[in-house]
Amino acid sequence: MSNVQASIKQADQHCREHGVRLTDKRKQVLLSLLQSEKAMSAYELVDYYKAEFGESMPPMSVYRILDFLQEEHLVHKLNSTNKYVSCSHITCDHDHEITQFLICGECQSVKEININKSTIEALQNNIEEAGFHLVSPQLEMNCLCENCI
Amino acid sequence: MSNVQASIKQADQHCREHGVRLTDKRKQVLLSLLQSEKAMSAYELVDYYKAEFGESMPPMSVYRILDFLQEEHLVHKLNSTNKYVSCSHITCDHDHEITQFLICGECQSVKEININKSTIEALQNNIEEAGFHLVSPQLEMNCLCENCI
DNA sequence: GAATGATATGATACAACATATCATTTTAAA
DNA sequence: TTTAAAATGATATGTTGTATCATATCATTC
Repeated sequence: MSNVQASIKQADQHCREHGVRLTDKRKQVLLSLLQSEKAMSAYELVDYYKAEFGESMPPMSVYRILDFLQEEHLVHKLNSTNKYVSCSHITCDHDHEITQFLICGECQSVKEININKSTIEALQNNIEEAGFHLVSPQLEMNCLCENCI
Repeated sequence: MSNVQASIKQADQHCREHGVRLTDKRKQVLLSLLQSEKAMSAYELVDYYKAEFGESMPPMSVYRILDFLQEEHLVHKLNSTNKYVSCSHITCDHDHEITQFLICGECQSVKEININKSTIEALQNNIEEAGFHLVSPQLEMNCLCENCI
């Protein structure tokens, strides 16, 4: 089974367990993000969906489905670029605590990495010293990937 | 002299030295950001400008002026929120290498901090291990400030 | 100080990203 | 099979940002 198919299957399983439904449309949107292997905007997804599945989905539906997928932690939103990317840990059993994104500014490929806990703690200390309190440690870093360097 | 006035004066000086002009409009936009002491969107600046100076400035002009101020490193754009904030180091003589922003999600106040060099290096190592290359190390962290905790 | 070119700003239109709201369809359960 | 809930569609509009052409202001040279 391909990685993509394994992810879909796992996502389906995950939704069942959480008492929510991975409908066909939701599955297709997730599939689009998995297949494209890069971050896409909602409107890019509208186009991709149209090209891939032959029928068009209104932007409103795409946004709603992206919201759903985010709530289920199957998709992440990249705030710095207003794009969406499938979670790379769908097939992992463990929960991943902290998500850091390396975003290729050239090809929009995204790598989700885990920063050392000690590095995060050091960061957090810097923040507390400044009198602020970290709410969400999602870091998005503007990078170039191996292929685009 | 107030902090704000000192910053304006320094900004003016900086522009002279770089052979560019801090015109009245540019000065007023910078002043708006300095006075408000928080991050504002371009359109919020349009409103602020109108309220503060009695005449309206078209959004296009605000964007152009923000571009100018960014080029001169007098203003930063926060990509995660699509807002703009005055640089907190205008009155420093030294160049500040790496800028990290703590953004209060409640009141939009922003603190510009310097992360330990060692922490940044640790981060960078994590990134290189993942096969990516960091282009711009501007980190924007979703926080709460002292007053909003 | 008038002519000229460069820089700055205004005006208008539109593209890209996102949400509000009401209508319709599909699904699950009684 | 009726009914309520969930999901999706349709339409309008809000928000952020850029393209482009017109006008105004400034600086220099004649």
